[in-house]
Amino acid sequence: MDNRTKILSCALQLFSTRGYEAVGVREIAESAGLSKPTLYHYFGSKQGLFEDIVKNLLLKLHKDLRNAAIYDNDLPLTLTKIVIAFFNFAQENNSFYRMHLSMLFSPPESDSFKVVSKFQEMLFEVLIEMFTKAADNYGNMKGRHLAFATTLQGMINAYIRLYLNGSLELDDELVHKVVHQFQHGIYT
Amino acid sequence: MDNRTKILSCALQLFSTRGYEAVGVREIAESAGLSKPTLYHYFGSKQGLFEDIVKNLLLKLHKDLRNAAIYDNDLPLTLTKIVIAFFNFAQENNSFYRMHLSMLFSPPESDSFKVVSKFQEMLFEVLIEMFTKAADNYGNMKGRHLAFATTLQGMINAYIRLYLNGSLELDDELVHKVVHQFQHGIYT
DNA sequence: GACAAACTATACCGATCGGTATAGTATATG
DNA sequence: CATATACTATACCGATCGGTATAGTTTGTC
Repeated sequence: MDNRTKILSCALQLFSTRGYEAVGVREIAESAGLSKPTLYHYFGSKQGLFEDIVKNLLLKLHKDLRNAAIYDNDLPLTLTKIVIAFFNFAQENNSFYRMHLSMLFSPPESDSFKVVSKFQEMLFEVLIEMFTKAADNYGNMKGRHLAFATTLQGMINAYIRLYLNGSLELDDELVHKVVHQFQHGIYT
Repeated sequence: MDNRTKILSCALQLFSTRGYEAVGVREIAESAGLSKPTLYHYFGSKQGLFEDIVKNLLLKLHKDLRNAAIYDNDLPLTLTKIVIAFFNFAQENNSFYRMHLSMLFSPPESDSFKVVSKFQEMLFEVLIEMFTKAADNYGNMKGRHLAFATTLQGMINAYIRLYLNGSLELDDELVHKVVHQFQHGIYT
C-alpha cells in the first residue's frame, strides 16, 4: 500500500469514528506513519483530503443505488433491491455512513454540508426517477414522487440508525418488513 | 435579560448555526458582550453550557410530544397531533433541530451524542407507548411497535430535512399527507 | 553523470483553542 | 462598619490547530 492510500485509509477511519472537526491533520499523519508535508503534498489541505474520501465512497453508493433502482415493471422487487443497496452500503461502511448522515444535517454553510448535499441530491434523483417510471404502471402515484422518495429514504435511514446503535440487524427479514410497510402502511 | 440568559441565547444561536466544535468559547462570550470568566462562572465548561441548552430545548420537545401522543382511541387523530408537534418544534427551533438531528448521528463516543441520545430514547419511548396502546384496538399491530415508531420518526425527520433545506413548507396539507402515507402506504 | 520531478522530514509559523489565576466590584447580611 | 458571597474583567496559561519554508532524498530520463 503506497503512502497516498495509507493516508486515505487512516483518515477515513479517524474521520468516521470521531468526526471531521475533532480530528487533526497531525493525528492523521502520525497514524499513517508519515509527516504532515507528505499529506499536504498529496491532498493540498485537510478539506481536500476529506472531500476525496467522501466523494469516493458516496460515488460508490450512488453507483450501487443506480443499479438497484433500474425499474423493470416490478415495483416490490425494485424497492427491495433499493433497500438492500442502502443496507449493504451501511453495513460495509458503517461508521462512514453514520458520518454521512450527520453531515446531511450539518449547518448549511459548513464545508461538510456542501460536500455531502450534492451527493444527497444525486441519490434522491435516482429514487425520484424510479418512482416516475413506476407511475406509468400505477396511475394513482402521479405527482407523489417526491413524497415517496422522501418517505422511503427516511424509513431506510431510520432503520440504519438503529442498526448503527446496535439495536437491530439489517437482515433479509427486515428488508421485507420495510418494503412491505412502505407499500401498505400499518393496517395490514 | 440577565447575563446568564444572554449567554444561553447567544450560545444557542451560534451552536445551532455553526455547530458545537466550530464555535469557540471566546466567540460566545464576545457575542454576549461579556468575558470568558463570566461564562465559566455560570456554566463551568463549554460542554456544560452546551448540555444546558440542549437539555432545555429537548425537554420541551419531549413535553410537547407527550401531550400530542395521548392515545384516545382515534389513531389517525393521534398521529396527526404527533406530526404537528414535531413540525411545530422544528419550525420554532429550526437551526437547533437541524443540529439535534446532526448530533443523533455523531460518533457514539462523542459528547454531543451522549447528550442527545438519552433524549432520543425518551422521544422514541413516547411513540412506542402510544403504538402499544393503539394495538389494543388493532390486533394486527401487535409486535410491530418498534417498526411503526421507527418509520414514523424517520418519515417525519425526512420531511423536516427538506423543510430545513427550503424545499417545502410544513403546512397542514403536508401533515395530512404524511399521516395518510404512514397509515396506508403508496397504493391508495 | 546531469538534471528534473516526485516525494519526504525537521522544524517552524501565527492563530486559536479551552480554561484559569488574580484582582476587583457590587450586593446582601450581620 | 465588617464580612461574605456573587459576579465580572484583565491578562495569562500550555496545548493544539492548519499550514509551510527549507532542505534532503529518491527515482526516472536524457
